[in-house]
Amino acid sequence: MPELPEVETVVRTLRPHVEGRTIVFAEEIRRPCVLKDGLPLAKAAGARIDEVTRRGKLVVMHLHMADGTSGRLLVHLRMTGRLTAAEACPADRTALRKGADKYVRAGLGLAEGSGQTCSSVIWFSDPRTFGRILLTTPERLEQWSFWKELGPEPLLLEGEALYPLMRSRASVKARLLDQHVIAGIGNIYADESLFRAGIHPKREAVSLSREDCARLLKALQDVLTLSIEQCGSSIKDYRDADGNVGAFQNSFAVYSRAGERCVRCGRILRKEKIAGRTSVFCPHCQKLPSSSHHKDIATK
DNA sequence: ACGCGTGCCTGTTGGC
DNA sequence: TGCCAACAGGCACGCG
Repeated sequence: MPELPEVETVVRTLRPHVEGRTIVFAEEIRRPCVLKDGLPLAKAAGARIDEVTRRGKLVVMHLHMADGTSGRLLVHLRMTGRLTAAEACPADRTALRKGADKYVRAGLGLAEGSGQTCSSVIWFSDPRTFGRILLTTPERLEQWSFWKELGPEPLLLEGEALYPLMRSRASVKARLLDQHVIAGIGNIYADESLFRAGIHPKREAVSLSREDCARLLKALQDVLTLSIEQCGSSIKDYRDADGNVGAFQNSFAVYSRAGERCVRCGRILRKEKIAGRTSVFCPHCQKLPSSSHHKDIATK
């Protein structure tokens, strides 16, 4: 399930395949995945891809449209989406689709420079069909609610920046997963960062001290940075644009390790549904403040 | 306004 | 061995 480190890896591996190239065709293939609030995907034909960036879990292609205006092509991979580059001649469709799979839902044919001859393809495939593509203008993009309401990039936050974002009665886990609060965090990096910070996922976000928030931000940034260095986590579906797996799944301390031993204290890791998601944590290293502790504070 | 529960979607897994 | 419910989870949406 692509989260920030996986999307960052996709963007990095996609760049050499797309930047400076021109889109010669763009089409949906199996079932609709293009958001209706934008333009039909075919309108991307003739555009040059100047740059590929990431915002939260979104892949953002910066386009120089055929008519000279700017365009944006956004891809959200959601659960099982993949962007796969195939450096091959489009005449050989079998070879082209080899890099993708039977779940292909969209394709971008690319030409070198401003050429007309398709020499490579980017396939968007997605078995679970949750992934979405949006073709729009920079102006319309700023109006798109999901985009404009995205929280800050966690790797750009500093010091105590997390503290004001945690003034909520929701659980800290729900807060980390909320894309309006911080962009790009999913279940894996929420659980991993909470373990590293020694914070129980169910803890009320507003109960976190400034020190707790500083420690959590540090843990979150560490885990994201380490994962990016390892090219992300491949549980099952995730691959980069070249079809390669990541390696950070080998470094999980808690995610998918329920019933196994805590790497820190050796006790058994517990699984619980928190904020509607499976959460794994160490009941010893990540304690909830006890009610008696609250009482102590209140009577002081 | 905010927090929470549910549905979407399909391949995989585990229990009987 | 086969069947089927449960599960995976990001996000939109509706409810209280």
